[in-house]
Parts: sequence; structure tokens; C-alpha cells
Amino acid sequence: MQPKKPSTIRDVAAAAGVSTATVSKFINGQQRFSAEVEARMKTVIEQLGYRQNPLARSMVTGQTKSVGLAIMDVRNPHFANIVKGANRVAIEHDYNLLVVDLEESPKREQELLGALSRRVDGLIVSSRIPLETVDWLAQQGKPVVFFGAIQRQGVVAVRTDGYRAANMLGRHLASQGRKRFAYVGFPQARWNTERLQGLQDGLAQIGASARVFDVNLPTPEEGEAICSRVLLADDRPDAVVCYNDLVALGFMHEAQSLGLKVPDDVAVAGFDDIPLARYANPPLTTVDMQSERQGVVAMERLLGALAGNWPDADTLLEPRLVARQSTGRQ
Amino acid sequence: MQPKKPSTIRDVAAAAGVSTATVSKFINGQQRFSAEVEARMKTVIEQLGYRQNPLARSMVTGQTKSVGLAIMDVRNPHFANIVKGANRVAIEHDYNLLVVDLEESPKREQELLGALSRRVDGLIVSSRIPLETVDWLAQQGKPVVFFGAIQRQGVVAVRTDGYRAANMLGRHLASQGRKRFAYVGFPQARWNTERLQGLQDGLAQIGASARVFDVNLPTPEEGEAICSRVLLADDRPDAVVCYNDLVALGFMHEAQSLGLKVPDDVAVAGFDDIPLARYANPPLTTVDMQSERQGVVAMERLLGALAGNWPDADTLLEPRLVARQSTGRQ
DNA sequence: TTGAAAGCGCTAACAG
DNA sequence: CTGTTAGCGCTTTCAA
Repeated sequence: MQPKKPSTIRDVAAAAGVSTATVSKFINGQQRFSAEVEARMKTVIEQLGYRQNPLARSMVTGQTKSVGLAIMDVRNPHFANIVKGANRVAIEHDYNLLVVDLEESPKREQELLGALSRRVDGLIVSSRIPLETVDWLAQQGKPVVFFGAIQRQGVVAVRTDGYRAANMLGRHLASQGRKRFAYVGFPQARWNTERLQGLQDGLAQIGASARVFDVNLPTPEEGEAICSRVLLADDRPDAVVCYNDLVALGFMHEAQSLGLKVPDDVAVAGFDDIPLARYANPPLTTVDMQSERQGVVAMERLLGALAGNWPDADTLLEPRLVARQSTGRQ
Repeated sequence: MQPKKPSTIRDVAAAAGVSTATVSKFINGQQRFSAEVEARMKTVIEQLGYRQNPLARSMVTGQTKSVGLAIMDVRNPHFANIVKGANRVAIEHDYNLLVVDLEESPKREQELLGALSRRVDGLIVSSRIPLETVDWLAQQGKPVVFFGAIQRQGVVAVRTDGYRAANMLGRHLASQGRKRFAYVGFPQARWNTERLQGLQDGLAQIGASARVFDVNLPTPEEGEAICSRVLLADDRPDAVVCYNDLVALGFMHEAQSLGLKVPDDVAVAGFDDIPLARYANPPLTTVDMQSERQGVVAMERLLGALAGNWPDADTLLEPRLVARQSTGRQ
């Protein structure tokens, strides 16, 4: 831990016998200089190991070259995928990513987002925050892109069509001969409603509808915990759609522990198509919500906004049904 | 997107009829002023909605109040957990987290880490980067804490005892009556070696040893892909230890597709105890490597270093065997 | 208890 | 082609 003060642009300028302005323009590639001068600067820079201080640069340019990303829980593969996508695009464009995990609790979120907002050029934020915070963020004067379902004037969102996703799932289940349906939802999430609606509309075709249950968190533990309540009711459902794959996996596991066969006794499905869905036993039917793509697109749109294009329309991604054995024909 | 320039400390000072120095000291709580002056400043600050510009502050204090975290893949629950733990501690201490996902490829990692390094007060970095990059990082003059196995003079690491972890797994398997062992490793990882060694030593007790196979990435896909090669060999193993739970889950799935019963025909185990390990079918035996704790401790130690305590010893966390049905008695 | 002034390291006119 | 100068918004001596 030797202090070793980094050299400044002034050190370089002095050592190369030029002005700081020259050095600045040189390292930013904004202007060419005589071969001699350029060579001298190059050498000195290497010798001194000089590198720009991004903070000082930001101060004057007003650009931090970093963006904030606020998610509810990195542990949820849906969010991890968003981080993944956003990270890749950010790196490609030489932007840094300031990540904050809100831990599924809107407790300090305004404070955290506020602190973040001052350090970045723009923000990508989960739509699962209070509407007042959404509005407040929109007022902060920095571009914000939300991911997830959100209907609000003047805010831009990137999302995957949850209505269609659930609708497809509903019709799929119906086509497999299922008759009695349940939906295990997560009301805190903005898109819970559209998923439920899509499902109900899908089932309406065959004159059916789903009974609704709720979990408190989108986790396998919660799926496991609610399972018996769903399956031990009278007139047991023979098809259960869960808010996401994590809930579905927990649910399916517990159903099997309860002695039920999946898919024979009950079909189980989720949303997201997390990597492990394929490797469940039986493999889990789900809908690919394109989480990573959401991250990519959100970042692209944000960077676009920072570059001056600020189109106001939302981006709607198409979901893709991934039918696997957990909803096999009855 | 109204520009709406944020007000500066100068605006506040002017409006309150005091000097910027006074405002600065006031908002930083470094000094008390007459009730009258304080009241005026307070009012003005609220009216103007003034908030400090952290960049300007960093420029002069030399502290960014943010730390960098470099991981190989957020999608891997092991790393997601590290982010989780680090995030929590960072927030508690009012630090920001700059995350970079290296995407399992050491291609641009020095460049990325270099860019990161200038923007943060310290770094937490995966040990799975080239040793030369480790050394180079250590020279950068900023505190760095590594997580994962790494033996290098003068660098601090936080890790979980991989030798013990694998050793426990080996002895567990042996105690369950297993006889023929295989280890599916991931050589790129620094702790692959110690896990292998621990396993072999554990098996040596009963005079056995494990045949070694390698995957190219620590993913379920790779576990799936290598499965047949491992299980269709002569003298088929009756116990397979995989580099991590993801590989194990992929492997187990494929083993079952191949018609083998887990654990009757073959026991499967992994490392990390990812959340879904419990919900696999059968539930996966694994070793809890305390990923989240690693993130917590790494961040605590880094923040400690920034506060002046820079102890040189590594932190070694204890693994915990989590025996589940995938290695049930034969 | 308060303020004036000197920068932190860098870029951006504007001159030459 | 190259240099001078004036800040970005803030903290921090040092005086008053």
C-alpha cells in the first residue's frame, strides 16, 4: 500500500515541455500535433504511467460515463440476466455500471436512488418501486429507463409482454386437457396483474378461470410454502401457473413431496425461463421473458437518450413459450 | 427531460447571505453556527432542493465513496450471492458499488479493471484472473481484496476452505458406501486444485481415488454435456463430485435422462449450496461455501482498509456440508 | 462564529 | 500547431 500519487496532466505537460492543453487534446485524440511533440508526450505518458482522472474529467464535461442500475434482487436470475445484458452493452460503450440491489424492500429506495442519481448520467430502474418514486425520479433531470410493466406518462419502459406470455401459457395448458387452474401470483410486482389477466383471458376460451393465490416474495421457499394450500383445497387444481420459475420450482418440489405426480396429477409452469428450468425434474414449462434482452435494450435506449435520441415510446419485447414436461399432456 | 440545472453550493450561499465555506461546513456537520444562520441555510437548501455534487466533493477529498466489484458471471448464483453481500455492507456504509461482469473471459479484464480502479477507493475482485493482473492490481495503489483461492504475497483474500469442503464431501460419499469416484472439475478456477486435493485425500481413507474430468465453463450445460463421457466409461463411477452446483445439476439431469437412478446408481454432489439445490429432484447434496458471507467479509475488510486497518492475513471461512438425497446411502 | 481564497485535475474557448 | 486562461463545485486552511 504505497501511496504513490498518480501523476497529473500537469506532470506530463512539464516533463514533455508542452502545455496541459496540448496533452489534453492529445490523449483525447482531438487534435494532431507534430510528430516530435506527439512522440515526446507518448514517451512521458508511458514513463510516468499517466492515466486520466475520470472524476476531474467528469467535473468539467458534466458526463460521468456511468449509469446506475437498480434491481430488486440479484439472486433472482431474472434480475441477474438484466444486469448481464446491461453490463455487456455498457462495457461496449465504455460506460461503468453502478448497481444497487434494493433487496425487495422499498424501504430506503428513494434515498438510495437519490444518491445514485447524482453519480451517473442516467438510470435503469426496476418498475417495482412506488409510483411516487417513479415520478420523483422522472423529475430528477436525468434520463431514466424502467424495465417491467409500468404505465405512466412521460416515462420510458422496456418490458416483455406479460399479457401475451400468460395468455400463451393459459392456452397451452387448456390445449393439454387441463380443467382446473390456479395462479400463484406476486401482487407487489407491477406485471402481476397483466399476467393474471392474460391467463384468465386465455382460459376463458374453454370457459375456465384460475383461482388466485399470492406469495410474499418471488422465491422457491414461498412457492414451497403455499403449495399445500393450493393443492389440498377441494376440487384440486390440475394446473398451476406461478409468478415466476423460482416460485414454480419450489411449488413443484413440494407438490412432489406431497405425493403428487407432475405433470400427471398437476401441471406446473412459471415465467422467465431461468437457466435451471430446463434441468428441473421434470423440466419446467415456462415463458422466456427475455430478461437479458431487457437489460440490453434498456441500456441501449438509455445510452441513446444520453446521445440525444429520446424517443418516448415503450419497447415491448415478445415472450416465447417454452413447453416442457412439467405441463405434459394429461 | 428539462435540463433544470441543479443548484450549487454557491447558489445556497448567496441566497442565504453567507459564504460557501459556511454552507459546506454546515451540510457536512463539521461546525455549528448561530441559530439564525443555520435556520436560513436550512430553509434555502430546502427551497432550492440543493444536494451536494459528489464528484466535486470527491475531487477535493480524494475519496469517491465507491468500491469496484469484479466478478466472472452474475448469472452464477455463487457470484450473485457475493454481489448481494457486498451490496448490503456497502449500502450500510454509504458506499456505492461499481460492478463489472467479466463474462468468464479474461480478455479485456485488465483494461476493465484499470478503468474501474480510477473511479473507486478500492476493489473486490474474483481471484479467477491471471496472476499478472493480480500483481498489477496490487501495484495500483488502491486496496484490493480478492475472493477465492489465491496464494500471492501481499494480497489479501477472503475465501472458504475448499480443501476441507471437498474433503468432507469425499468422506461423506465414502461413508455412504460409494466405491468408484469421479471429479468433474473446472481447471480455470483457482480453487479447482484444492477441491480436487481435498477430495482425493478424503477418499484416500478408504483407499480410493477419483478419476478427473474437466468442463470448460461452470454451467449446467457443461455438466450435461460431459455426463455421458463420465458415466459410460468402463467401471462406471458410483459417485460424482462436480465443480459446483450448476454443473452438478446439469450432470444429474442428464444422468437421469440416460436412465440412471440418482442416488441409487450414482451419487451426485456439488459446491455452493445455491438456493435451487434444495429444490432439485432429488435434492442435491452440496457444500455451503458461504458465498454471501464472502461478499460481506470482503466488503468489510475493504472498508476497514479504507479506514486505515490493513491486516495482512487472509480470511478463511468454514464450509458446511449439506447432505441431501442425491448422495443417499447406496 | 464567519469568510476569502487557493486549489483538486481536467477541458474548452480563445489567442497566437 | 501550441499555449493561456478561466473555470467545473466543492473543501480547506488561514484570517478576521
